[in-house]
Amino acid sequence: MSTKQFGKTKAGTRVTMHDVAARAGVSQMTVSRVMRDAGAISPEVRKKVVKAAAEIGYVHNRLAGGMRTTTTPLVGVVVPTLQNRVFTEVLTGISDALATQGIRPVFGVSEYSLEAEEALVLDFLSWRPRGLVLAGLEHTDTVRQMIAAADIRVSEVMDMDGDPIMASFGVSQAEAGRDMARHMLDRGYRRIAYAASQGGRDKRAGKRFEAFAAVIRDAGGQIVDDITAEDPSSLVLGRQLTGTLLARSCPDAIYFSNDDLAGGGLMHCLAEGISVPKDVALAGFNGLSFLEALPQRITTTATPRYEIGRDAALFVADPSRPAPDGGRQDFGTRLIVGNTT
Amino acid sequence: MSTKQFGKTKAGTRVTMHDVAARAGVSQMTVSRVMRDAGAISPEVRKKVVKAAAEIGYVHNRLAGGMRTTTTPLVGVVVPTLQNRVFTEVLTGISDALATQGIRPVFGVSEYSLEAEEALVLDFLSWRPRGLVLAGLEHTDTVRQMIAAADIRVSEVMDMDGDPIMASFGVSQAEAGRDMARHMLDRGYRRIAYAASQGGRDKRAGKRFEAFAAVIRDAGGQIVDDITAEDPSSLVLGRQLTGTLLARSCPDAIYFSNDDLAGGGLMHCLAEGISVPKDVALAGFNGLSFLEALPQRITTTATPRYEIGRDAALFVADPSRPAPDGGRQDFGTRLIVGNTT
DNA sequence: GTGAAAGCGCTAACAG
DNA sequence: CTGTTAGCGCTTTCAC
Repeated sequence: MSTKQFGKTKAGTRVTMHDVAARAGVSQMTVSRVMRDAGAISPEVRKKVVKAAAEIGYVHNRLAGGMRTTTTPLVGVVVPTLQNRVFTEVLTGISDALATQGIRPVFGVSEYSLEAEEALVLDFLSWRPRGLVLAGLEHTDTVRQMIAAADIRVSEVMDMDGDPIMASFGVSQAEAGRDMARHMLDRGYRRIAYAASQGGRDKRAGKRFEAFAAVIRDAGGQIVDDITAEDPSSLVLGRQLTGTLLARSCPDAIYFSNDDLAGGGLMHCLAEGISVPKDVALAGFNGLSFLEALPQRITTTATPRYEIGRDAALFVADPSRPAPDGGRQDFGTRLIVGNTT
Repeated sequence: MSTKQFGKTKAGTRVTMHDVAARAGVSQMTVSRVMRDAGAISPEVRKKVVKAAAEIGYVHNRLAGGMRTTTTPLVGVVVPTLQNRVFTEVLTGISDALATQGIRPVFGVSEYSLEAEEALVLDFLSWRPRGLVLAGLEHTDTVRQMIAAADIRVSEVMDMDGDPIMASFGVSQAEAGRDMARHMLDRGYRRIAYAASQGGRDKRAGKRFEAFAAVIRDAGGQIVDDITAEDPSSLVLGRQLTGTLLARSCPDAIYFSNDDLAGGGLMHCLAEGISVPKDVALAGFNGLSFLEALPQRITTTATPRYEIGRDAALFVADPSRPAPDGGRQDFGTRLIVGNTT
């Protein structure tokens, strides 16, 4: 019927469960049970209710429901940025997993600022969410207190090197850095430069590099240069940084904080006729799929971003799901040796 | 104080405005006014209330508030995918704009399915949101009815070729296609192939190509081949599709449905020693920044994605903001002529 | 500038 | 399997 209404009657008054109940000839409570798939409802009654609801365009009001139950099928998600594929892939995993549980993500971008994260968390809590998904293990004390008091589930994604609030899902950044360092040493590189972005606000990249540098130095190699741009990662930035590093410190290898930068490095070398890895070796981090399309395969570390997001979301969405052992689920990394090292 | 609590007392009972009011020595109503920055409050009273709230870790409950006002500072956002930079950039614009208005995005991914979009919209409405942001102009009838009945603001982003529900923000896909067609004709290309992804579910790309093809044919050129992969866009896919097209129909130019595919095309040519644009010309769509880092500048059409998301979000967030003239805000496109055509 | 009363629409708990 | 009762915590409205 073309006069179907959703959420309010023609007169502007809201359609409530009462209206549905009246039309279906049942009590309002029965409508509530049908809407939530709760309790046991006879098939005929259910059908009547569903029909009546559709006819008058009833839309379930979760505000009222959440008010009674003091929780909602919402999960707050804070990501540092949407400009980086890594986080959009994690977010896709989160979104997909939550969708299977009938839970909706409310999200915010922190721009790598813990203060911004704190403001977002406070805001999210005002919705009485089922839980939160945060990036990394670094948070303000206030965030920790708020979470403890709110008594909700929290997943921390991407980082494993530290103590989780409740459950962390990710990879050991330090381990990944050490693996790459050993690989570079194996290949004979000793004068290594490092290139990063985001003004060092990406703590995970920082941990990775520190562990990397320690192994290099222990083996007698040296970090001959180290550049961190303020801008977010991009191929263009990687190209610029590479030009700078090569010009000022002649490294025999460059370790980039991620694949975007490394890809830009390769583009620089391609454009300048610099032979890789003969003149300089290049390595990235993440194992993004775009690398497969480049003229040379860049050595990198693969991380299972979708799976991390998915499992982190399932932990907060489903209260019956146990926390991983020791509060940490390590997805592990895999060194992908290309032909740039 | 280290026993600060957020959202509930030690005993597990919730902290409410009453508790804050009692501690501050004012009425609960006054606390409500302070929390919402509403009405007129004397500075001293405000300070007392803020202090009391912080001390007992009070978290504003928007469920209760929204229940009374029958609307909430939430906006539902449906994007087709997060795998494509285009939508993450639109989403960034949306997220940034909403943040300035104190509004939170609740989001869902439709995977280019109108049915999935419908389910998401129905779910969003259960939160009594301020408004919705949807991608494109194609929606199910039910979605249109639900929106009409809910009496909320809706922005449609990315597409301008059709009638908006209320306000559309984007570019004319048809116009962009025609511009590119004229450019290719100018350059003398007549045997043109088209490569797309997502199994044709991206209606905007479809409109663009139809307009493109019409101009080409009118001028005596021909679309010699047309391939649409099921997979989402990526450099790797572009590389594959290009290999297929070149092998089976010898086009003198390939129009890709977006920059990822076009970039992959360039990679294929680079790897195979095919000279661009001498052997084959390549063109994409969107003007993504990664193109600037590639060895050759790919001809493409620039679209202001961040701005589209930002303005679309501001329209739904701020009821005082008028709809654009004719319900459409055309951000225009700009042909970027590189050296691949 | 501040307070009191009333009720938004739903669901937990219990009764039948 | 279905119905009744009693609020959840806030904001609207009106009074002072």
